[in-house]
Amino acid sequence: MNIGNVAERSGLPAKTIRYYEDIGLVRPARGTNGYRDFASYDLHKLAFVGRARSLGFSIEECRTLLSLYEDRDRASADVRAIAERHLARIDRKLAELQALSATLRDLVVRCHGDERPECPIMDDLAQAGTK
Amino acid sequence: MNIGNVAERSGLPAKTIRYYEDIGLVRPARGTNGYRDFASYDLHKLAFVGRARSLGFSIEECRTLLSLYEDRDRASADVRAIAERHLARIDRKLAELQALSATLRDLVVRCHGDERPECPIMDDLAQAGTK
DNA sequence: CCTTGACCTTCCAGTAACTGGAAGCGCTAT
DNA sequence: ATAGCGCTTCCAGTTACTGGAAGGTCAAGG
Repeated sequence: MNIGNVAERSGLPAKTIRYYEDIGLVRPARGTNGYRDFASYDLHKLAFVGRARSLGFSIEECRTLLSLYEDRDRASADVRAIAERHLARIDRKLAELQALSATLRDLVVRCHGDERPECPIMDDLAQAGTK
Repeated sequence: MNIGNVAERSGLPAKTIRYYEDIGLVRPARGTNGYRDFASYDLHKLAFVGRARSLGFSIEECRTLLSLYEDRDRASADVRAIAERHLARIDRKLAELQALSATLRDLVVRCHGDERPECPIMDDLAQAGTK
């Protein structure tokens, strides 16, 4: 199967698939013409990675997940450990963004947003402490 | 004022301050020895940028905010427009992360996390559609 | 047989915003 | 004088791609 076909079926851009080969996530065969020749096995791995990426796992985590994926006998605890770490990271980021959103919303609400120069947003930015 | 001093007062690493000069956010004077010589004016700009960055504004937005900051007569509407766009972006990201967190949490909860290979997390990843 | 156009190849560069490190000065104190 | 810290510049690496150029391949139509 050619790369365009795989791209369509996996939902990943061809460029990205070539990149994934570069960094060793997949190792498709090559035809006599030099074209990559993907087995359905490769297609599944790529779709797997695509899904993991869409869940926010890093490439390195995807690499680990792939190796666990290919090990039919690995313990589910190994997989869960990765997911848990990732979840914790997401929740930290979430809390951070929530605080940010609240701060910004407050500033925006308090700003008249008219032709006058008075602006609580600017005041807040300018008020940054310079010990 | 030397860069180390400015770094301490502004809370920004010296490396970052040099980078900010590189990209034209500040233009400190130079002493005869080649050392950067920051005025309190530069220090305030850097602290301003540091605060804006910590609120998640991009460097380009910081550049715009700085120019508005230096224009005592700009309309508060201009500032608010930037903040509003940024807030919208944050809220989109927030919604995305919330969905992600829910999905992952569900998967993690359903995974036994023991020595057995059965794993709903893996099942979900592997189940990615390959049209 | 030739051409056209879609598809494939590699390689180089750029993105955002720094960060680390090397090599080499300047400054201050002992 | 020398030790040691602070300053300088420059180069490279980070993350995960993405865009584009230059050129080879393949199938279809004339």
